[in-house]
Amino acid sequence: MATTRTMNLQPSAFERLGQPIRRWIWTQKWQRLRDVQEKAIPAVLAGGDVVVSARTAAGKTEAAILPLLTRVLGGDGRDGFRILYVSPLKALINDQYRRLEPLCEACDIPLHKWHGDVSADAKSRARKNPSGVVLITPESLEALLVRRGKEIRFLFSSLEAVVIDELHAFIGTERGMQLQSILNRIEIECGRERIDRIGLSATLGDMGLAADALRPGGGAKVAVIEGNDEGNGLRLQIRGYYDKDSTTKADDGDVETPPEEEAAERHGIPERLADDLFRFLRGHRNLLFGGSRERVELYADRLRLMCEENRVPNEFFPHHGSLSKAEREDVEIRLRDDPRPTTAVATTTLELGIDIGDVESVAQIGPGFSVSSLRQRLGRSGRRAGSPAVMRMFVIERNPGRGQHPLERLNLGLVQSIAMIECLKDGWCEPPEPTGVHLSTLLHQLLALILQKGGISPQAAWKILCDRGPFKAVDRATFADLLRCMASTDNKLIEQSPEGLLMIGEFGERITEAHDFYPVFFTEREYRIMHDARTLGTYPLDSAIKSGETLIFAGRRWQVLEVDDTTRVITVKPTRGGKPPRFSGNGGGLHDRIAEKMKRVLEGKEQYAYIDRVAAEMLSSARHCFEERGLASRFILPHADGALVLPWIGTRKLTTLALAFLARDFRTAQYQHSIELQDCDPEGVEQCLARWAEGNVPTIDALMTGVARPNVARFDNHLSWDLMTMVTIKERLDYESLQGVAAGLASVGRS
DNA sequence: GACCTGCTGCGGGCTG
Repeated sequence: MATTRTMNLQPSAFERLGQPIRRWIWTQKWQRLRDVQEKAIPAVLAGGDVVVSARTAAGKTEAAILPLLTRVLGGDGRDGFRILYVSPLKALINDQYRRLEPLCEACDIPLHKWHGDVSADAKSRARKNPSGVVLITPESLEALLVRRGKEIRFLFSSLEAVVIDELHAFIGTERGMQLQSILNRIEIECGRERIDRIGLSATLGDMGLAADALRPGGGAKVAVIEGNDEGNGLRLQIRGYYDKDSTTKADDGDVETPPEEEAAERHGIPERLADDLFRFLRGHRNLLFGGSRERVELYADRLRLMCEENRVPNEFFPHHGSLSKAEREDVEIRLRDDPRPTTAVATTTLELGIDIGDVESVAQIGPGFSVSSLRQRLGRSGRRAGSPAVMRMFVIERNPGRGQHPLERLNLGLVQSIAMIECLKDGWCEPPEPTGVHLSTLLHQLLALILQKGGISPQAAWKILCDRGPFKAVDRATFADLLRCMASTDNKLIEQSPEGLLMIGEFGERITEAHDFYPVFFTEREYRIMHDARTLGTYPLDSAIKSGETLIFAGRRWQVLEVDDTTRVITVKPTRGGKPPRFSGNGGGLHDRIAEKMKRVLEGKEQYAYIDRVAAEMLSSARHCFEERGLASRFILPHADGALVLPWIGTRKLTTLALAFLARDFRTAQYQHSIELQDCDPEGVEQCLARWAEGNVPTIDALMTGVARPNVARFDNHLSWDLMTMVTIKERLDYESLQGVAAGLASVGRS
């Protein structure tokens, strides 16, 4: 077919855009507007709140910005910023600034970027002459409100709209609560009933929840635009590996294993898996998701060594949050602009919208933690016309042997992988968690609001933050408890003036004057790892490391020269040995639906075309064990000197159940998808469950005493025991479910 | 059994 320069654009959307914007689209030689843009343009031009959802790189930014710039062009040119564009990452702001600069220039609309790396001078100029579009992080916006409370009206009164990029990254998080609260504070300060909000989001299981996250309490009025998300199809495989290759390793007693190879084997990468990864990935452009920073380092190191052994240049590079910006950018730029084959071995750092172009395939070690992240990862490949998304999941299970723990015989990693793929094929993914009380962030917002206003009455604060704002789950009584707690002699975060206004207290000043006041998420202090003058990344303070030790980091091997505890710097030099780095972290959560699906995979007969021979063998042996033990109708197994409870429920319910056993003095361990109870009589367990089923469950306080680490969010350490209990019960456990879960387990156990 | 994110304002000293 002859190529044509004729634009194939539906007149309705395109022709409604401003003249300079249409001209700019012409110069870009776009053949047509994308599906999501066609749909979003009329909705955004009409005004009101809109969620625009589509996969990464489907043109969501333009879908919002083109009609918004049209609205600005048609406006009366008032002073003040006209579009506020909030983004979760500095890197995304820099990407967007590059992309939007020519467009804004063509429209003669100023464009500002505003985050911690932007010069104070540029920010001060934008502040004194506010106009056009400003790209900003939530934390910089918070700083602006806190330090320049009196200028808010001048800066933001003429806003056409607020755009929230990567809305899904904010939903259900402390940072998302902060952003909602900030936007509400701006609306109130500017005397605006509502400033239009446009949320840009990945496709979620339930877009209604995304709409409510965009406008808390007003989600029903939000227009939801979903882009046509059909890709080029999906090629998928799950591959199984045994942790020790018995055929080559079992009887080689007189053969000396090279120490390095032995080390790698100890680190849990089976030979056959390493060989397959190398064979599938080398020579192409891929992402390999390792699951943790430690595993990312191990796999990147192993694959780099294999390149050395095969005398080919290395093309495997690690990418995670503890690596320095420079180290990460090298990998991103190589993926985006360099024709050489490259595999980034990454954690979730490469799931968000950072521009790395299209990759040929995505690989993953183990099942991962959620279907929604699986979906995000898939979207990184198969974007070029005609090429499908390619995903390989590599699952490691224990080699079958005598005396094996029953849970190991169920090959739950493989079963979970299949369950997650099945959920993905059903079109399901985890909906955002319903909003909790978020008292840590409410405490932060109260301090911020006092600073912004220079003092405020308790009633006015509750109205702004809880009644009209996003902390709707907090009633007046709880708010009063929080105020008393903040004012207590232990905390001294706030005090009350003779006129009754809330003011910042003695210790509150220390917190609010520090430059790290603006973020609401918790971060631990870390050492910097330095080689010559280059910072490789950061290392947790609590992972003791001494000079002389060796370390794998940034995909290479190092010897520690010096640990300086005052400047918190670790200096290193290259070496050959190396042990994997240790990072700390919080456990994750698995959704109920995946646990239920796992049970169905085990009790079913279905054969899955996308699993390889070894994985099929593992599934068949797992199903055999499941049937042999009668697990379809039994949830409690005698095991060792106690019992094993296998209830097939998600992490929150499982943790709650485990805490209930602990409260009844069982020796309790939560392990994989089960609870192990030691030194007890299985019949006693059943009797206990039966009592709970009748409603005699342990009290909330009894459960709380077993919570190992109640403080999770940044300001939790300032909360009273009662408030902390409330947060834990509403956000981290599922106390309400306990009776029902016990009833389900007890009734089948008895039949 | 995990991952990720962010950061003001001011004053002093120096350079062109």
